[in-house]
Amino acid sequence: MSITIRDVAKKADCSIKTVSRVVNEESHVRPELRERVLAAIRETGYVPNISARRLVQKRSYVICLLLHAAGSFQSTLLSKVLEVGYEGNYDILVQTYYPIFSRSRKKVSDLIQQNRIDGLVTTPPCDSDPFLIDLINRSGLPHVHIAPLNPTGGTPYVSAEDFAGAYQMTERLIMLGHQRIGLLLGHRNQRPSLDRLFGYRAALEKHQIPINEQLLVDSENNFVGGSTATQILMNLNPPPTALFALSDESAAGALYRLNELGIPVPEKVALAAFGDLTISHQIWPGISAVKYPLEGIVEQAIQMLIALVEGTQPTSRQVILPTSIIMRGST
Amino acid sequence: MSITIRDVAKKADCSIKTVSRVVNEESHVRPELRERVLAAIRETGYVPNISARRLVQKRSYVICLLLHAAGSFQSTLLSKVLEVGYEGNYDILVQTYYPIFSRSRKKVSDLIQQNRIDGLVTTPPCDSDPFLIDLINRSGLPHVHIAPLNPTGGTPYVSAEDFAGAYQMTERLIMLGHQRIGLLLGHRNQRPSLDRLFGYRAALEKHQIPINEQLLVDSENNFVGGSTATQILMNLNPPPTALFALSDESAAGALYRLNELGIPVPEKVALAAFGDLTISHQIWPGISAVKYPLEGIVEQAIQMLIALVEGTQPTSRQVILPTSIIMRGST
DNA sequence: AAAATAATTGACAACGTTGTCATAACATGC
DNA sequence: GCATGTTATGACAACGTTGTCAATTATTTT
Repeated sequence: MSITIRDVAKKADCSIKTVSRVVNEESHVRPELRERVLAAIRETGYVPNISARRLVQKRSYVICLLLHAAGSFQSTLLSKVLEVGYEGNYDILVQTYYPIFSRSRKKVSDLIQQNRIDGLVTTPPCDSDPFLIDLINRSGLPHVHIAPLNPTGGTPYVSAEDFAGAYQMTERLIMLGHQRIGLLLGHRNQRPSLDRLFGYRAALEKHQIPINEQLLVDSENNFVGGSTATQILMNLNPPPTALFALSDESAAGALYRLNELGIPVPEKVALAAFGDLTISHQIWPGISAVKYPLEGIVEQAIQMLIALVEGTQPTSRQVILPTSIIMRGST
Repeated sequence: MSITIRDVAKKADCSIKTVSRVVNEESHVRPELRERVLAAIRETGYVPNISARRLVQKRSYVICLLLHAAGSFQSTLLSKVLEVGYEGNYDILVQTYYPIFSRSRKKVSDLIQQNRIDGLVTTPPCDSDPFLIDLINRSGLPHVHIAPLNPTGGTPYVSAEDFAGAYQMTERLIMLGHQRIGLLLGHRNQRPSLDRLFGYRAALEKHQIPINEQLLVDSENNFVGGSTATQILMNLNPPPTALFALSDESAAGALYRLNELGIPVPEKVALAAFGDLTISHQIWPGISAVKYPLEGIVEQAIQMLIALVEGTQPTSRQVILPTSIIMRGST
């Protein structure tokens, strides 16, 4: 039924191997014959069968992306993964991974053992699951972390300048006259949150502002966490004059709670965020943010992974991209 | 290097075909021999090579999801697709599809021709690209539309009660005393927008409120479109007392513009939306919305697709799910 | 002009499964 | 005990590609 390499060979009056050479752009084919083969391919509409190629080459041309949750971060990430993977001629298989479920671990294990994927990208918080990491490491499958919470071990990763970003934003807030800056920080045992906290501290120290531990509130990096932490911070006496949320979602939660409390932004309290996903500029007032270079991170990560898969030496195994500051109405 | 069916056969002292039968749970194997084979499989750690199986069976156990953009709608959708696909033992291959680019058409065409996928799900607005639809139809590949903009032809689809949802929300607004309700409608040539418009008209007619064409503004179903349309509507004299945005994103845009104009919501203008994705309840005030049953839609669609792939008769080829109304602070 | 080298081409095996068919072993009915 | 039917098993081809290696032809060198 379907058109195979044999049909093309017959039409072009040559061997199947020659057709294979033309298709794979190998050398050692006379231009004239090459043209004849290309014409035959056009006429027949031949497309190589990937399953056969995979079988003989023991490669799948598939990259697996492990995601934990569904959100703005993930969807931006995915869309960039698809774009870069596409350029490199890889299909993208998306798989959810919930560290608690042994089912998802089994699934990933099968994917690896059956040679169904050539490489694997993990996104936060998957990189913090030791079982998963161990599984991947033992398999020897190429893999790369995107923005790991826990960049330990030798796994290559791409991340951002958390320290510098937080430092710069904090300094901006100080320049605007703020001395009491509340920090909605994530988990202190996660590297990015910790680095951002250090950046915040460093900026305060530089400007000789004493650090008030009351202004540092641990919170979940999501809408509810941000909302709760804001309540705690605004109950202080005196309350902070600025809030710095270490994630987008918590910034959105903060703004919501401030609105509920009837506290005008930025008149009474300024608000800044680390992240800059869609929601930051789709709510009023726009939230000043440390722009997280997610698309750049993904691009580098996928290219790094493809390099690993194809055996070419990647230029480096740890890449840290710079952040930038975008000021909007909330400060 | 890797363990094949031959290794297992040697260990269990039988033919490879027998091992194949055991692996695929076919009948005609003596219990005693079956046990021996199972033991051999355990000992060797054998896992069937999927590429070989795919080659010979011309099946991939992969479902392709075509997405156009990255957003809240898409990420909710994806995460449900992964969940349901997972239950059915299918891998999910995600592919972006931009109707304008012939590249993406080529990519989809390759996926189909190379037997890399068993079935295909399209999401809006991919279903409106006649080239794509024609391509899929000619290939005979099982496929299903999710919430199509253009449900023509015989393609099975799953969608929601657009008419009823808009009718109910409009009626609610009328009950709240609104007579001048501005409508931010999408494209009039798209079925869901049109049905929602009809629902809106029907509710007004029912309550004997004359329809004012000035209050119907065509707009893109996104943030900017909503913002622009709101400006036009609020310039009317007198302006509407309520706005009904036919998508989430345009509602967010509307709220942003109202904030910019200093018009308080809901005091001066009420705002309602059709959709209810994340942003609706993460902005202040929460936006009253017609809840779009996206997860249910996806679930039905994937199950329908799997039924088509596996040849079992799907229960029905067109499914329409009911909507519900959630009132929040914006009305 | 002969020899050496390089480029071009094809025959055939291999990849690891499943499907087809033939055969062997066993059970059943008379 | 024989014919018949059923169950169990295996030999071998097929799937459509790429890799290996040998054979042929063109090009360069001596």
